[in-house]
Amino acid sequence: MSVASSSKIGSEGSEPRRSKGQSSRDIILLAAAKLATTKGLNGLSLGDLAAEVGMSKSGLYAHFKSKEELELATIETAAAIFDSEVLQPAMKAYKGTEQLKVLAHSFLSHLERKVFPGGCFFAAAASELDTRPGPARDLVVDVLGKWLSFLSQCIIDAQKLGEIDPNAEVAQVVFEIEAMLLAANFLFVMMNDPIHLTQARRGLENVLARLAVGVESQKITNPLEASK
Amino acid sequence: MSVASSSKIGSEGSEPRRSKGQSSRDIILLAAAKLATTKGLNGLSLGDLAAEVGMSKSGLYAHFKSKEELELATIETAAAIFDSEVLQPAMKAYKGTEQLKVLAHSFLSHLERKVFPGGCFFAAAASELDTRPGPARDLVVDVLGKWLSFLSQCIIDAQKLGEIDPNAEVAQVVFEIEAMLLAANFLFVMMNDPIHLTQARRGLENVLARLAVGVESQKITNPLEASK
DNA sequence: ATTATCTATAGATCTATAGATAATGC
DNA sequence: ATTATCTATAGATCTATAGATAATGC
Repeated sequence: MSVASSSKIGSEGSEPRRSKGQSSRDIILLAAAKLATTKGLNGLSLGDLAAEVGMSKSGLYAHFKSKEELELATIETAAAIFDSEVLQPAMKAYKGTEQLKVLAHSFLSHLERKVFPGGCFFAAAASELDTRPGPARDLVVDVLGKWLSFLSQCIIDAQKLGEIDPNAEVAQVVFEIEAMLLAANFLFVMMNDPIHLTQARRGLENVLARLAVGVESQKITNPLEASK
Repeated sequence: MSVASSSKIGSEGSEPRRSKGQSSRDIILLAAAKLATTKGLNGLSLGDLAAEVGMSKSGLYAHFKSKEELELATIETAAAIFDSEVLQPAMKAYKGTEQLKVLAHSFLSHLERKVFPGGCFFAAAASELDTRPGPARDLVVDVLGKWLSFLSQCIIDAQKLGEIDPNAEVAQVVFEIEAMLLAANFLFVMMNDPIHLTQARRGLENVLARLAVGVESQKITNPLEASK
């Protein structure tokens, strides 16, 4: 079950398949998801979007009843892209720290490849919507929650596998890993320097190294006891 | 020399002091800085702001020639607030890790006290402006750069004082500390749960603990040698 | 899907005026 | 006291553009 499992791009329940219409709708939503990371969900006007995809404004209304519906569909599309670009590669990986590293790598890779020109869609959307209640914010909170749960599960698996300290507080570890990835996004997008992606990878390594079995947080244990 | 040293609120060069006018301008800018963290710099309309401060739209134009001028003045005001709320407390502290901790504490405190209702003004502004070139973005990049330099200087001082590993890569440490503070802002504003402020404090402690003299990154040293 | 069109609202400008202050006259 | 002037603001209004709708074409 993926984070974005609820959003099938372009499918609208019981409507007949419009092969042309669907692809048109998808083209619009892909452009909308990308544009939203630079102009903001709010700053994205129908005129901008229409120009971007080479349609008239009213052409968009053939696909979306209102700006809000477009906004929600855009977030769902972004979730689907995030799912295929970032989450799916990690779903195939072996559980625990391995999965965590693959997840972090695919996240940083999707930044580097500029899948969204403005960096992580959900970091941008969360920043924009954090204090604006409504269905759009709810959707973003939902995706973010599932993302954090995934990170959490990786840590728990790593503990079960004996890869990291079983006494480590999971929420704290998740926070620190999320911090590295958020900072990578923030600084990489702002400064446009891939050094920050490297720093995030090293930061993640540092967090995991601290938790390596036998090295308890803030304590220096005897290396001889580290094997169990 | 403070980050916001260039912005004296309300002072306009050689003009005579308008005691009433100054306070009016300051009231507008304070409201603008706060509103911008929830509505966004772009989403902040003159009408909203006028309503917020109980003036007419045209009343605002007596103080600012254009939306852009208001926007720039708003960022400068936010820099001045950030300076007095976050940087100044740290300027008085003893250098090195002590100063770093005071700085982190005052930053997290300004989040907790909701000095800006939408969290850190500059995190929000950076997210919004990161891909929108112009004088507003330049101003934000400038403040961010000075902030990172300050963090950097704290690390360098801590190394000189023998508090942390002199071989640690300063930029990497700055990245990890900035990561904790950014994540605290992001998650605290989004989830409205102070647990994330606590997690950031612990995260910072964890980073510093790893760098404590005698405990080199990624190695397990003999505890007997850790004292020096 | 387009063209034409509607309504609401944004930024912006202009003119008028209230309240205060300064300069002047008696 | 009187007149002139200044400062800060409001109300009316302009233009541009946003979201949205209706009529129409392919």
